[in-house]
Parts: sequence; structure tokens; C-alpha cells
Amino acid sequence: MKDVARMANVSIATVSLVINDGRVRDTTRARVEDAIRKLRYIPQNHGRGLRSGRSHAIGLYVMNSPDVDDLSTEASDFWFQLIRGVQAVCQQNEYYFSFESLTWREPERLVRRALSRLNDGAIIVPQYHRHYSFLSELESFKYPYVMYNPCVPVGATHSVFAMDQQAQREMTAYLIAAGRSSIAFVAGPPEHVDAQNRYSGYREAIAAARGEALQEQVFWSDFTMRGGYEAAETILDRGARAPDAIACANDYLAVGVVHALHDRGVRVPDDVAVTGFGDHDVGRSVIPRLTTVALPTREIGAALGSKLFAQIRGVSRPEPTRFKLALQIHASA
Amino acid sequence: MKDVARMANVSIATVSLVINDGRVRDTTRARVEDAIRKLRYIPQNHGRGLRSGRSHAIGLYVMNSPDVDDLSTEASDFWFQLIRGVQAVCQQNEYYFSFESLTWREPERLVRRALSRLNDGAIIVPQYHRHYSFLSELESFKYPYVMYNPCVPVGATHSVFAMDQQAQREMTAYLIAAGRSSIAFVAGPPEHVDAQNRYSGYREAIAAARGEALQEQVFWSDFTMRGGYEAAETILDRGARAPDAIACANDYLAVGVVHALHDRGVRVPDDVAVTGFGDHDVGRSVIPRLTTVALPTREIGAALGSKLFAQIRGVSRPEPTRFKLALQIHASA
DNA sequence: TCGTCGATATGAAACGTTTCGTTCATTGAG
DNA sequence: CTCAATGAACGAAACGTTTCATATCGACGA
Repeated sequence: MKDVARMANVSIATVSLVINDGRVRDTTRARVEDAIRKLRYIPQNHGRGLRSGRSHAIGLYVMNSPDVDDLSTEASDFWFQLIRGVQAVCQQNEYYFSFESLTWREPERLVRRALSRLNDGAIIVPQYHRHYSFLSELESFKYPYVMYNPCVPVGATHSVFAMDQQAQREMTAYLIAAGRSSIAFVAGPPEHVDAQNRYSGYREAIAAARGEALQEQVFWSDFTMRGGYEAAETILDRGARAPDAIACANDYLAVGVVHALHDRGVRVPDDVAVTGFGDHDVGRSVIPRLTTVALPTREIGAALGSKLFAQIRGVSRPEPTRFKLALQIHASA
Repeated sequence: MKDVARMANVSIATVSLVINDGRVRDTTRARVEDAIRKLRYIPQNHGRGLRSGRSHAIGLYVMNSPDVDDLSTEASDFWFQLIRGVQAVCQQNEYYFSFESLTWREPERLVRRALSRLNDGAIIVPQYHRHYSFLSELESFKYPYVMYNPCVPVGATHSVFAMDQQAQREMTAYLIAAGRSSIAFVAGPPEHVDAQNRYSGYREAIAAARGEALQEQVFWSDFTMRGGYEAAETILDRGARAPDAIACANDYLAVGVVHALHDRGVRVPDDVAVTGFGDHDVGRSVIPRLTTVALPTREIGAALGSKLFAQIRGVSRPEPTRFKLALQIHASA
């Protein structure tokens, strides 16, 4: 920077002004820009950050299961699309993007990152019902953050919701309307926020249709194909009359269910209808193609990013962002 | 930091020593650590970076197609697992991780990042055959970097290879050994490095078996299910005798092929065997499950990370890392 | 002519660390 | 008892920016 200043016969203050679009006479600006080009000068990130207090970076933090600091293998689709969404917004705003997955045992890692001014803000995906004490800490020093499907009261400014519950309700209602009279539900991990919301949706739909003698049949599992496979086996082995529809909290589960049914010679959808949730690649790949709920993961990521940037810029609007989810009807139900 | 120093009755230099495991008497260290805890002091990233010249961060840069600065939707599995692999190594080394996708039109973005000292090193996934002029630039100021499947001569210190070619050769040989006598190949995007390597493998296997009257039948496509579907339609519509095996450069392609065959009533694997590449979730989801090549994407990510850290630490070994890929035989072939 | 104002440019301070060279205290050998 | 050697702590400089208060200059109105 000094070199640039010397070459252009100005002070480093002026160089700084040129870089940051300050008031500079056109002729001077031209001279400085010339010098910058000639010397291939690139502003140093740390100098900027130190002085300005901004890092021009945000972080995406996934709060994982309580112990395991590692994301489930079978959700690449969700996570990667989310990342792309966030990243696209970052690119637009000339911000850098970093990604980290955390255990619930040490949410303070996030606080540490914040306090060290590594990023100017955080996108938090909590996933599980847990203690959110660290949030008040973040708020205490006005750290900008946004949460996806927060399961705890948190300022509307800070939240982006996907309406999982409503979607699962509609999906179940769709099965009922299609004449299915015994609908089982393979749920996700009991403490998982999305799993709970989807379960609630199923539950509501069944309750609303109680006149038709429908009953809840819930099988808690995880979000994996294997989990779905085993759940389906359990369902078929119960002895009692098998359901004529199995709604699943997840595409992976649903694929597992389809496989189990296939292995037992049960026809889908003729004997049993199967539905998933998420509209991931695996659901497009299985035959018959899964009826599912489209989760606009990328748009969600983008929304999270935009909302965070709004906060960083100090222009945040006080409404939460809500995503209505659409059913995708295909061959499986 | 000043506050900590004052509270512990030492100089800021000593505080720095404590933080960085320098020589400090135990009693002093205890006092300082106490103060740190009491004041909730967290070292400021930018101060550190400015003084030390290191950012404690690395970047993963994906060089995308020439124009589109956006990753194919249907490869979440690959990218996300790669990210996880890199990330795990970063976590171990207490480094931060950022991710960016670049157009081939402006590789200089990477150079800019490097020059601005945003990261201490870069992992580069080139994907396409292009001009690598920016590499020499990086090298000119000794910027640490590692490439995955570089398609240009580059120091062995800098490269991690997956042996795609050999794997596809073995896969094709496997089909031949299984008695298939007319083997088509659905290839990926012509300029894509991995696509080329896999094609070469197929080609070699066919050539080696020419005595058995096998011929190359190649159909260039992209890496998507739709591409696979359309390629299969083309193959079936050719009129000439249909092949009894279709090897694909990718699981997504293979799934598309399976769907097309299914829609035409062609049985897999009885009439036509199908193989994929990558061992992604979609291949596990389709019925019959895909015979494919396992790509240890996560380990590859980890290897890239380790190799980069070795360079950053100045202890890099001069051998490239090579991954031998194993066939995964399942129902589809 | 003088004083004021606006537009540009500047000097210097400050951001929070690490590190180098130095000082100070303690110890052990001669 | 003295001197050298060792270990622990320190003071101050330096890293590369941004920003604030100030200086310079020409123009303009009184």
C-alpha cells in the first residue's frame, strides 16, 4: 500500500479512499488505480479486519447430535444444497463463507468464533431440542445470527422456518383422500426438530379424520435407509393387519421402506402407498419414484444468508421468513 | 489482552507466551490463565493474523465449468463428502475452512484470495482441462496448494489422485468376464477430467479383449440421470442389436439408464447389465442396486487436507497420494 | 479585500497481536 | 565471593489497514 501511495504520489490515506470508494478527484483516482494495477496490489485481509472490526465472512454452524460431531452420511443432498444457497448469497455480497459442524456439548465453540471476530455473523442450524443458553450470550454483544427452524422462542428477526408440519399434514390428508384407511408413520429421531414437526403434522391429519376410524401408528427411527428398511419389517411382522400406506419423515426412510416392501413381495403403490419428505435424489432414483414434499433447500440457504446480511447491515426486518412446502405427487402413492 | 495482563500483573508479552505455549513459569501461567478465564478473553483473529502473517484457514476451490459458477445439482454426495473430509482434518488442526466455487473464466479470484492472505493454502479441484497459468503464479510466491486429479503436470507434492481409469478398466473387464459380449459406455462431459479417465479405462479393457470381437460403443453425455435416461433411449433406438451391458461413467447416469430400461420393459440385469461409478446414495436406492466403483470421497478430502497441512508446515513429502478404487458388485450386473 | 465554505488530500493514531532484543533474578561452578 | 550461564519476564516495534481531525486550495459572496 505504501508502494502504491509512493508511485501515485499520494498518501496511503488516499489509496484507502480509492479502494473504499471515498471522495477522490477523478484524476487522482485514475493515477492510484494505475499504480494498484502496476504493482498488483491486493489489500491485506488482516489489516482491514483489524482496523475495521469486520471480517467480511460469515459462518454456517450445524449443531449436531449431542455427542457426535459429524453429520449423518445420508443427507448430503440437504446439506450441500443448503451450503450452495448460502454461498451464492455470500458471493453476491463479496463475503467469504465457512462451514462448521458442532456438538451440542460445546456450543461455546460458536461463541468463541464470534468473540474472536472470525465471522461477522452466524447461520445456525440447531436440529435438536437442547439448551440455547449460548444464544443469550450472542445477543448480549449483539452478534448477528439467524436460525433455521429454531425450536425455542427467538426474535423473529432471527428465524427462517420451513413449514414441515403443515406439509406433512397435507401429505397425510392426501393419502386419506386417496382412500387409504390405515396409515403408518415412520418418524425420524425423536429429539430432532424436523422429525417432531413432521410427526405433529401426521398426527393432526389423523386426528382430523378420526371419524373415518383412522388411528395413529407411529414408528420412531432415524433418518436412514436402513432405519426405514427395519421399520418396514417391524410393521409387516406385527401380525395385525398391515397398513395400506406408510408415510415417512424423510426420503431416505421411504426408500428403505420401499426396499423392504419390494423384498417381501409387497407391491408399491398397489398394496401399500409410500411417501417421503425432502425431494432428494434418492427419491427420484427409486422405482416407483417417491411421492414426497419438495424442500427448497437452496432457497432456504439463500434466505438464511439474506436475513443475516440484513442484520449485519443493520436493516433487518422484524418478520420471520416462512417457506410453504409443496407436495410432489409421483408413482409411489 | 491488556486487561488480562493488568489483572495478572504481567506484560502483554507474557500473556501472548501463555497463549502460545511459550516458556512461562507454572505459577505465572496459572495466574494468567485465571485472568483469561475471569475476563472471558478470546484472542482476536485479525490481530494474530496481521502480526503472524497466517490466517489459520484454508480454502476449498472448485473450478467449475467455463461459464457457470455453480455446481451440478446431482453431485451433492460427492461434494459434501469431500467437504466433510477436508473439514475433519481442519478441525483436528484447529484451522478454519472455507468453500468456494469458481468459473474457469476467472481463476484469478483464487490468486486474489491467496494474495490477500485470506487462507494459508488452497485445495483445488479443477474438473476440466483448461489453462493452468494461475498455478505458476501461486508457485511464484510459494503459496501452498494441493490438487485433486490435476490434469496437467504439477509437482507430486501437490497432487492427490483417484485411480479412476484403472477402476473403470476393471469394471469393464468384470463385465466381459461375466460373459457380456456387447458393452456400451455412457461417458460424462467430454472435457471433464474424471470422465476422460473413466472413458480411457473402458477403452483399454475393450482393446485388451478385442480377440473376443468386442467393440467400443461410446455415448457422450453429462453426469445426470436425465442424461443417462436419454443415452439409454438412444442406445435402444439404434436399431442394431442392443448391447447386453451398459457401463456408465457415473451413478447418476446409471440410474437414468436403469429407469429408461425399466420403462421399455428391458430387464436388469437379465437382459442388460448396468454399472455405475461413485457408490453414491442414488445407486443404493435404485432397484436393482447398482454395481459400481466405491469412491472414498471422504478419505480423499482428508488426504487433500493432510497434504496441504504438510505443505503449510513445510514438511511435505514428495510423493503423490493415490487412491485405488474397489469394485462394489451388486444386483445390477 | 477579507472571510467562509466546500472539496480534496494528508498525517497520525489506533486496531490487537507476536517477536526480538534486553533486562533482571536465580543458580551453579570455580 | 565472584562470574558466567540459564531461565523468566518485559518493552517496544512492527504487521497493514481505516478514520478522524486537520491542512490546503480555489471559489464565491459580502
